[in-house]
Amino acid sequence: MHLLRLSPLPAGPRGSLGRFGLLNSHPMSASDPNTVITRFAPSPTGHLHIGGARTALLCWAYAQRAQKEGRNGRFLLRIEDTDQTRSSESSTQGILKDLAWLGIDWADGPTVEHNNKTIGGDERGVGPYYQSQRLDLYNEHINKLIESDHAYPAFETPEELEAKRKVAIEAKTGYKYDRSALDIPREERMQRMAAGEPHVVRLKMPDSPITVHDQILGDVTVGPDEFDDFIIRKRDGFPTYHLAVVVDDALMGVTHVLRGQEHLINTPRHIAIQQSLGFDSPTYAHMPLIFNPDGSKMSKRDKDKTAKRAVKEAKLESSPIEGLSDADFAKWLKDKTRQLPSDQLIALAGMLGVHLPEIDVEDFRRAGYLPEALNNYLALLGWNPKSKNDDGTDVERFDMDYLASHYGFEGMGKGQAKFDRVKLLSFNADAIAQLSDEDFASRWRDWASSYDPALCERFNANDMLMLAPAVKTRCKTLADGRDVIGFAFVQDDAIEFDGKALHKALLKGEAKGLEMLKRFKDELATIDPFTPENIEQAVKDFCEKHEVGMGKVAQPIRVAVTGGPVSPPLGQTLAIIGKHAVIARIARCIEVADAGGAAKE
RNA sequence: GGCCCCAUCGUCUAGUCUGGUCCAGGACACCAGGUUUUCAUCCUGGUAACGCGGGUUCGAAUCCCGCUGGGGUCACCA
Repeated sequence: MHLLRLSPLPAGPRGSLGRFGLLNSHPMSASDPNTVITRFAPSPTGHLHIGGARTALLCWAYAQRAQKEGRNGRFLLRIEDTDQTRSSESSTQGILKDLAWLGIDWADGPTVEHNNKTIGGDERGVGPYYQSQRLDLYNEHINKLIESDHAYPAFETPEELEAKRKVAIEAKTGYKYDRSALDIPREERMQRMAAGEPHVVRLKMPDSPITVHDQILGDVTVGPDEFDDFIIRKRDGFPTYHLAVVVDDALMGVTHVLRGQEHLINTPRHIAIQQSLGFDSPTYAHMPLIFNPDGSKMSKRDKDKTAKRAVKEAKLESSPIEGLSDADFAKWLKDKTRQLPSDQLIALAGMLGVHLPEIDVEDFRRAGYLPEALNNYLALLGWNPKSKNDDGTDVERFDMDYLASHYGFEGMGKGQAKFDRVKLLSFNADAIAQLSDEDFASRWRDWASSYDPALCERFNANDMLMLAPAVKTRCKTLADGRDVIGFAFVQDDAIEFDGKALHKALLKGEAKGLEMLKRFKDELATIDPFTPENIEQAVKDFCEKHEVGMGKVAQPIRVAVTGGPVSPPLGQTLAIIGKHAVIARIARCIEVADAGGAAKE
């Protein structure tokens, strides 16, 4: 065996390894209790997943809290694009946009314009924030590791390793890299590497257990048998995630690493690199993962899965989507792992009338969720403020400011959580209902301008403001606000009257609703201007004059105008479609009722 | 399969560290009633959980062990 006792490099404090003099002048050591620097480091291989959003939110909140307490708190964003084949700039832009929309802003990182403000920047001079632009830094550290014998080049091809792995698995002995590269004399290894022979670089793992002091889970110790000498630089010259993350966190001064529990097993590897390089380890906190209510993983493929099921139920055999060939459609349908581009998937779902599960932040935005509700729910999934309201109930509804001043690891749960859309929906409905009419109208309009242009065409900003009080307590998302006023989208002469409702409201009982409707129709002309308040007043006056209850008058009108027994308060319902349409609809309803009534008798 | 993490109402959770005040509290959902011109909002009340088995103890949701169950991870992905 070629095991080496690990000892830190004589390089000194982490700051001195940076190429920026600034590093030394900042209090960014992990041991400085007055500094909290957290980071979110997504790999730009797709949209921002809701689980990623939660990680980002909590990292942000933790740094914010330090800042609010007068300490040095910063949240930074770094793009982990060391996988050249899967990363894309458009994904990066989407992620930045989604974070900004959620209200999660970063002090250091790529810049983006949002609401006339610039988010991000490089105030501390520790960028760039794209790992693909930091290769020289990684190589510098990898070279140090090789020189100090903490790492070594290895020349096996992926195929050779795959073969060995296969043998090991068949023999049911766990696979570990066998360190055969170390059988090559050191001199020769170095020469072959210098000569440009294709190789990877592996880290020599220590032969003693490594303990992670996790802030959520406590101490987690993993023995040396569980690790092999993993790769820190790939054949293509790019560092692997493990090396890059450690070097960047150190050079960027990250003090607290908050991430999903899937990284727990990686952490000992990171600690080993830190020790080999002489870096302090940041404080770690691994949070539980989020799952679907059925216990499955919340995956981007869930959307395709739902669509595929709907396609099969509808027995669709050819592609109904423009730009998607029948052949590709068939391939997609057959292959469980195949995904359709977002726009095609949405179009398909629209045609089939199915609701795709929201998985990415963008999905929730499209579905009409408010960022404040999403953030509130997300924060609560795994974190509990452990604080009571005045009425004795637990604090559950809070805003970003509350989160930013109260969030800490003490309140984190350890168990995996299921994502309950119904509860989220309730949070969203509450958040919507709490908006002022003005705020609701403007946010509804903003949403519709992107996702429901027809709504903006049918109603101008003033209309939407008038609609606000009626709609905001009747919708759970901005998207289903439209359903509340669906009757306004139907042509006056195309209303389909609900037979049961029509009979009950107009034809049944002593005081005939139909009679009331006929009389009320004649009074409509006098209501001016045709506002919700004036209409309500007119109906009240009418009821008093005829000495009947409101229900006797309101329901017939409601049915006449909307076709059914359910709608917002009458004043708003009538004002929405306007006097002319109301008269037309009532007239038509009277005709229908007269005919139906005659037929019945 | 090896290793690691986890385990309270259907779901998210409080309570567990510092055993008794917990025949287990809150929220969402659900059910019943009330307010209301319909619906929604709102208000009141209700159903509902300590995974199982052993210990320790006067006493265990709380401490220990085992089991079961869920999850993560075993890449030249991150």
